[in-house]
Amino acid sequence: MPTMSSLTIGALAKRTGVKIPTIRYYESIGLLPEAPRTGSNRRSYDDGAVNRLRFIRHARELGFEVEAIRQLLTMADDPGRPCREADRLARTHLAEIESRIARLEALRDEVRRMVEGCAQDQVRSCHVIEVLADHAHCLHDRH
Amino acid sequence: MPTMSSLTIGALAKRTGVKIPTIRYYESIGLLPEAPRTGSNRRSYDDGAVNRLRFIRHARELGFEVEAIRQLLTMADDPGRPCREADRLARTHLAEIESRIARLEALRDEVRRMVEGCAQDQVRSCHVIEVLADHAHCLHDRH
DNA sequence: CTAGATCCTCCAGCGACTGGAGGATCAAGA
DNA sequence: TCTTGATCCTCCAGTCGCTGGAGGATCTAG
Repeated sequence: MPTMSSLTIGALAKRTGVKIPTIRYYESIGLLPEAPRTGSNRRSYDDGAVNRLRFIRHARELGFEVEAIRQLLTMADDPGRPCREADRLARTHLAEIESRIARLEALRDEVRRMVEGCAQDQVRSCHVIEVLADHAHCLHDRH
Repeated sequence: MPTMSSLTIGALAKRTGVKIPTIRYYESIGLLPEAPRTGSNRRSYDDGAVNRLRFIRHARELGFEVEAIRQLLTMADDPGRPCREADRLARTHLAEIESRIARLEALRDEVRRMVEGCAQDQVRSCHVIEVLADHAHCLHDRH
């Protein structure tokens, strides 16, 4: 039962998997509130900070940008409000992910074609170089 | 027949779709050779530069990092050498792309689940916020 | 001749960290 | 009690691949 525990920044880092400089960075940009200090000026954290940092980390891992996370945190801090905003944010993000996947798949096909065409012989006849040198070899126009 | 044309940096930018500061940046990091200058100190380019810059742009769009492009350019400049290196580079890159796609797909599923679970009601019961706050809601451990 | 477009260099900033220098403080063992 | 090593602090600079602005020179068209 970790209830009235007070953590150093190092302990917080270990618990959340977020590096120490990154925690300080989050504080500096206002994603984390300024941590209260001990007599010797060291930051001390409670379980609330652990949760907040985990939230941030998780959202970052899911690819949300810091600005989006800032908004999500504001919403999470105010549980009575309608969550349409959170939903919209997540949907926008989903669309972005889907478009990234599509572009990467086009890319993959291109590079695959490149690799498969290479006779492993000499640069003179290397499909990789050829494709890079001339966009006309590409199946896609998107890039 | 564009043969003995000499281009300003602006014209080169238009032809290749690469912005002027970016061209200068590529020169500064040695991806492009130092352009010869006119009497009034302006860079002037020939068709070789157009091709080289297109090569770079294309490779960047395919997601190659600048260091990889540097190597590819060295290879492209020396067509007699075996192309095993180019092939290896492209294969490494392919593997990276495939792993990125896989990770993004896991992500997409997660965010989709998040969005679909949202009752559009209040933050209190918002699946989006909930999922972000607690990784245990996730299907994947990878993140 | 003049106005506006284009060029030059230098420098600072983006996002999201990451790491090092140089110094203070803590916790544990001898 | 002393000392050693771990941990903390702040500040600053660097990463990557650009991007854009300031301030000034030069070109081109009318």
